Amino acid sequence: MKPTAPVAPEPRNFFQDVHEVVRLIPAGRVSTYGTIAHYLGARHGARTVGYAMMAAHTADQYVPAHRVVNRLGHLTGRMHFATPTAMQEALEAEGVRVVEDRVADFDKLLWDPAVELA
DNA sequence: TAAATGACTAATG
DNA sequence: TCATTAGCCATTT
Repeated sequence: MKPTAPVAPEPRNFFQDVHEVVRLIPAGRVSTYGTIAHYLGARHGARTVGYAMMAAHTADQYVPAHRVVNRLGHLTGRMHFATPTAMQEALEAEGVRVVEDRVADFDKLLWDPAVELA
């Protein structure tokens, strides 16, 4: 054992920021990886945001990752949930209609932190 | 230390 | 218009 290296199971600042923004997403609304990435100053960091969602499972607080979809409104990350339908059910429970793994009226439900938090 | 992977997006042919 | 390539950031091997 090497007690000299207290491993940190928690993500970096970037992930913390992503988790914080995702928690700000109101119920019944959805956001995208690119939007969050852009809000954090990393336009092309969408992939990192997606990775942060996967790490959201390790976050101290609950992160409504089901409210985050790709730019097309497609539930790309549903397979990472407890069950393949957990993401869709969570969205529908909040009033978001999901049709064929896609968010209905995605453009209207899109929550942009750069605008909502302006 | 370096290379590969990934819940993405934008640009180019 | 569709398909392919490149870029970004962090984690994992």
